[in-house]
Parts: sequence; structure tokens; C-alpha cells
Amino acid sequence: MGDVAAAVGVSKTTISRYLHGEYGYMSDETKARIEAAIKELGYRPNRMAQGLKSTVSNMVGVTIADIGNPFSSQMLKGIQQELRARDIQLLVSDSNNDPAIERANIEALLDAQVDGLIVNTVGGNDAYLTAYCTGGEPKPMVMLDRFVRPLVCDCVATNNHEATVEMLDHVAAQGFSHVVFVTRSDRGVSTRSIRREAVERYLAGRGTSGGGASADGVLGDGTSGDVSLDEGALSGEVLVYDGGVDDLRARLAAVVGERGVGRVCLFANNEESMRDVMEAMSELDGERGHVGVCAFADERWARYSGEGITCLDQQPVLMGRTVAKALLARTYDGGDDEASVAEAIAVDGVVVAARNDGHLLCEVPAQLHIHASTRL
Amino acid sequence: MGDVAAAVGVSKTTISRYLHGEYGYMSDETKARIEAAIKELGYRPNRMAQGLKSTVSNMVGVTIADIGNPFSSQMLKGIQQELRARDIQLLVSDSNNDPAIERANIEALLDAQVDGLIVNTVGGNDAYLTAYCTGGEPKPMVMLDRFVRPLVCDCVATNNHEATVEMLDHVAAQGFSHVVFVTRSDRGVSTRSIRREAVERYLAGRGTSGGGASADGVLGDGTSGDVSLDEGALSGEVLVYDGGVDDLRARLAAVVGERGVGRVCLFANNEESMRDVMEAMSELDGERGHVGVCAFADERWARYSGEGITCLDQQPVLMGRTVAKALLARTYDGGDDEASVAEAIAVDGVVVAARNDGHLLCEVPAQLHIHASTRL
DNA sequence: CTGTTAGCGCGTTCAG
DNA sequence: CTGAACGCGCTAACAG
Repeated sequence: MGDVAAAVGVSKTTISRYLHGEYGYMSDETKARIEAAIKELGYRPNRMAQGLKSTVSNMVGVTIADIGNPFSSQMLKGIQQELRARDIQLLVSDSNNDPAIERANIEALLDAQVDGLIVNTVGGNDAYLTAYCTGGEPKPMVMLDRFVRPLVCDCVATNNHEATVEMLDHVAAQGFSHVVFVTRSDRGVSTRSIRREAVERYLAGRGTSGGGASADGVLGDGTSGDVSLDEGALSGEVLVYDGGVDDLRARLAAVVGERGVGRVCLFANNEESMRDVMEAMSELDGERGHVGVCAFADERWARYSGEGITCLDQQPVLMGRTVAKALLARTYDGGDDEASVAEAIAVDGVVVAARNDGHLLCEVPAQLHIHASTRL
Repeated sequence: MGDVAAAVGVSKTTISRYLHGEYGYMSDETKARIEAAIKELGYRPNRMAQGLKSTVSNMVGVTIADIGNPFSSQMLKGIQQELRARDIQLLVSDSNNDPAIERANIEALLDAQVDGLIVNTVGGNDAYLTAYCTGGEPKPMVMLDRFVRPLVCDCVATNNHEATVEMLDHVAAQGFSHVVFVTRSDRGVSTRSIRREAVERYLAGRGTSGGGASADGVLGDGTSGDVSLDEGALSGEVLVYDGGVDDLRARLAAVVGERGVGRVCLFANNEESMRDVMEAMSELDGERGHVGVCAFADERWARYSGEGITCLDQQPVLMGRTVAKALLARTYDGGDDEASVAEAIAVDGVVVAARNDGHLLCEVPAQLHIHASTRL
């Protein structure tokens, strides 16, 4: 900048003004000469120095629980779309599913002077995150896909409860009599526990309204024919596995064997579990064709997996765009006004609830795509 | 920092020394008091200010052609592994497959004072990238998965040629008589053109050594039984499509119809084309079971796609680790010495060639995984 | 063993 | 219409 100033024969101040479009009171001549000199010398302002001065770095940080997950990359895509439009840089950290790494990443991002944070927490950091958000003058934080309870900041997630119910309704309508929700253990991952609770509540509701102890799967093997409209007929259970595919296979085999082929639908919590289910079932050959499968999964892959798997697509790109919008509004647009922030976010079907604790809860609707795997 | 200094009653210099471990000549007492004060005040050094001073920001930038691609996220995972170990921050930009955006991203990353760049170019920016690398004192750049010719900087890629040949050998050995390499048009994407050339060269070579105009597929429908060792029998063609799945389906139907069912193997250039092939073939029902399919694709999905698809896995995580190692060596370890850089990188099967133009060419071996889709 | 000084590249008063 | 001077938070001589 000094070089440019010297070349033109003015002071750095004038250059600075030029750069910020404050040429209201600048002679057209100096303006032209500055422009020429800048092009001539290929000068570009140092954002780092600007940031040091202005206390705004124009950078935001994001920590991702597992960046190797394709779901994560879709969310990043959405985040980038919004940030690019506003010329904000994105610092990305992978937490590798380790809470300690996540904490270190957040600290490092703050040290780098990011203006705000997007956190896709690995779980198990609730105390830390709560302390951060309730501490003194924290930089804005928005949680993505996962969150802590009670809410301590804005949060973007799938409409997990409604989506789960929609899927279970579909499974019931297809005539399955027993659903098995397959998931790895919660380990503090809010998404898993919420879906699991939704399943349990659904089954309990059906059980009581349908009469009898449905948790034991009263209606089962004997029934046949068309029960597609009898939603009350669905029993089910939650299968938590952590021992790998062999463990899963043995337990699935037991369930399928007990319930009888052709009436059971497996509902995988995410793509990882979906793959595990696929692998486990691939060796239970005889029964495979008659066991239903569905999952929270990306439509683009579910569609071509095996026979084509019915899925709930979470629209991760839209989730990314939504979380970025929220953060930008809070960080750069003085977003103390919840209503205006909410308005900017609530598009493309996203539902925004402004809570009385001052935080926003943004739900991105999952979309149900039906394929061959849930045809009985 | 000033606050800490004031609290302890020393100067900022002393604090700075403490932070950098230069307490060789510092009284144990002040050391202890500084430590206490830092903890007390929760002080953390401002990396931005440090960078402004030291001309090293401890940040590197990466531009990704399409970050929504799961392949990209795996590469990012690998990059992160190496950067985390050295406490370097990563600025990520998505080019959205647009050369103009890619250029803007690179400029923006440089403005943010990154110490080095990883570029997964979208193609069509050869002139720009070459100008950058050959211009005055560029920050180190390493290209990832794609590159420009002639090489202007270090480069990490799959061993595309060898891998393609390995796959074609496999297809031939399985007894297929005709291979169709399916790809979208090159559009400056080096990976595609290299693989395509490898296919063409392979087929030409087989043609001449096998005798006769094999491009017409001399050996075809008539032959039957075991030809698994007669590799000379493979003919083939390159199918470039840009018109979407319907276009592709029509052209595939023509090829399969002409060649006769059961002898043709489709070789998709990447996962995207693999999905297109799957979708296109899904409606050519009668023939589907008898057409072979293989692709450059991630083993984890190829394995569960349809019947299980034979694939060349590019080990994207390893590619990311490799490119990060190369950049770190060049950027922070004064990597003017090619030999030492190469040594640090050449592990896990990565082959590093130090060229006489001073650039490193690092090839990460693709791994062939055989599944049902190439069983005749 | 520690403090003083100068300045990294820029923005921002204030005084022309 | 423009410039001088100060400071953002930190580091690196050079003095003690």
C-alpha cells in the first residue's frame, strides 16, 4: 500500500479511502492515477492487516464431526454457497469424531480470529459448548445437524421427529408388521437419540391406541394378505449395535427368524448403518429379498443401492445454506433481532421457530423417496 | 497480552518469550506468575497479529472443484489429518466447477495470506495457473488429482494409466469381448483425458499385437466358453456423453444391441458416470444382468451398488495426506531439496518421481476391488 | 534475567 | 480534497 501511495504521490490514507469507495471528495484525477498504479503494481490489500485493525476478520470457522462423511461435504457445499456470495472465508476443521479434538479445533479457530462458528458437534461436549455460549461475549455460534439440550445458541437440524413418523407411517402402510430401528449407540449424538425417541414414542402410541402390548409384536407371522391401511398393526423395536457387522448380522438374523420372513422392515439411522445392514443381510441370502429396508440417507445413493432403498433425504446442501445464513445474520448483520433473522432464513421449506430463550430453531424438512426396498 | 504483562508487572516482551518457550534466562518466579496470570485471564495469543508480524500465517488454502462430491470430502479428511498434527489452519473454497470462481477463490485465499495452496482445479484455468506458478515469488502450490501440462508445480494424482490398464486386463480376463469407456467430455479435466488416452492406447496396442482391426470388434458374439486368458480378444470404444441419462441410455442400448448381450463391459470414468450408467441400464431390463460394469469409484459404495460393482478405489484420504505432506514440506520445511521432500512423501505405496524441472509427481496407487458386476 | 523501541499493513481520527 | 500520526497485538533487535 505504501508503494502504491508513493507511486501516485499521495499518502496511504488516500489509497485506503479509494479502496473503500470513499471517493466522494476525491479528485477524479487522483482516483484514476490510483487505479492505474494499483493495476500496475498488482497491489492487493492484506486482509490480515485489515482484520487486525477492524476487529472483523471476514472469516468464519466450522468444525465437522467427520468430514470424510459425504453428508458433511454436502453441508459444506451449502455453507460455501452463502459465504462466497459475501466474500467471507471459511476455516474448516475435522473433529474426527473425537470430543477433545473438537474442543481444540474450536479454540484454534477462535485464536485465528474467526468472526463466528458453525459447529457440527461430535457429541460429548455439551458442558464445554454450553460454557462457551453462556460465557462472556462469545463469538456467534450456530449448531449444525446436532445440538445440545437445553439449547444455548441457534441451531439448524432436520425435522427428525416428523420425518421419522412419516417413514414409519409409510412402512406400516406398505403392510410390514414389524419395524427394527437400527442404530449405533447414541454416544451423545443428539440426532440419534431424537430419532430413536421418535420411534419409541410412535410404537408406544400405536400400541396403546391399537390395544395390547405391541412392544412384543402381537401381530406377527400369522397374518397375511393386505393390511396396507391398517397402520395400527405395526410393532417394532430398537436395535443398538456397536460390535461391527458380524454382531449386527447375528442379531438381525435372530429378529428376522423370529418374526418370519416378509413382514419385517429394517430402518437404518443413517447411511453408515444402512451399509452395515446391507452387508449383514447380504449373507442371509434366502431371506434377503423379503426383508424391507429403509434409512435416513442421500437419495442419490440410496436409489442405486441394492434394489433401490427407500430413504429420507435430509437435504444437506440446504442445511448448509441455512446454517450459513443464520450465522451471517447474527455475525455481520447485527442479528439481535430474531424476527428479521428468522425471515431471512425461512425459505425453501425451512421452518424457523424463534424461542423465548432468544435462540432460533431451524428445521430443514427431510424428503421421503420411495423405492423398491419397502415394497412387500 | 498487555493485560497479562500488566498483571504480572513485566513487559510484553517477557510474555512473548514465555509463550515461545524462551525461558532459558527467565526467573522461575516470573515464569510461574506469568503462567498463573495467563490462566487467570484466559489469555490466548492472536494468531492474526502473530501472522502480521512474522509473515507466516500458519494457514494454507485449498480450492476444490466440487466440494459436494464425496471424493472431495475424503481428500479433505486426509489433508486435515496432516494439518492438524502441525496446528495449521485450513481455508477451504469450493469452485463449483467454474473456472472463474476458481480464480477468484485463489486470489481471495492469497489475500487472506495463506502460506501455501492446494488446488484441485476444475480445468480450463491452465493459463492462469501457469502464470501464477511461473510469476514472481509465488506461494507454494500443489495440485491435487488434476493438473496442467506441462507441469508447473508439484502434483499428486492417481496412477491413472496403470490403473486403467489393470482394469482393462481384468475385464479381458473375465472374458468380455468389448469394453465401453463411459465418460463426460474432458472439458480440460486432466484426469478424464488421461484415462481416456490410456484406454485408447490399450485398445490400439491390443489391436496391433492381436492382429487386425480390433476397433471393429472382430471377436464377438460367436465366441463362447472360456476365453479368460486370451486378453488379445478385447475390443472397445470410448463413449462421451453430455446430454444426460436419456442420451446415455439410447447410446448404450445401441452398443449393447449391436455387440450382443453378455459380452460387453461398461467402464465408467467416475462415480457420477457410474450412477448415470446404473440409471440408464435400469430401464434396459432384459439385458441388464448380462452387461458388465466397472468404474473408478469408492469401494465402500461400489460394493453395495446394485449387484456390487468392480471398482478402482483411488484412496482419496491417502491422496489428501500426500498432498498436504508435500505442501507442508515445501512451505514450512524449506523444501527446496526435492530428495528430502520426496522421501517424506513416499510411504504407503505412494510413488514419487522427482523430475528434472524441479517438480514432484506423486502417484497414489488405485486399488482394484472385484465384485459381481464383472462376472460374466 | 528483563525492558525499550521500532514496525508488520492497514484504518481512523484529527487537522489541515 | 488530503496527510500526519497513532494504534490493532505481536515479535525482534538492541540495550541494559
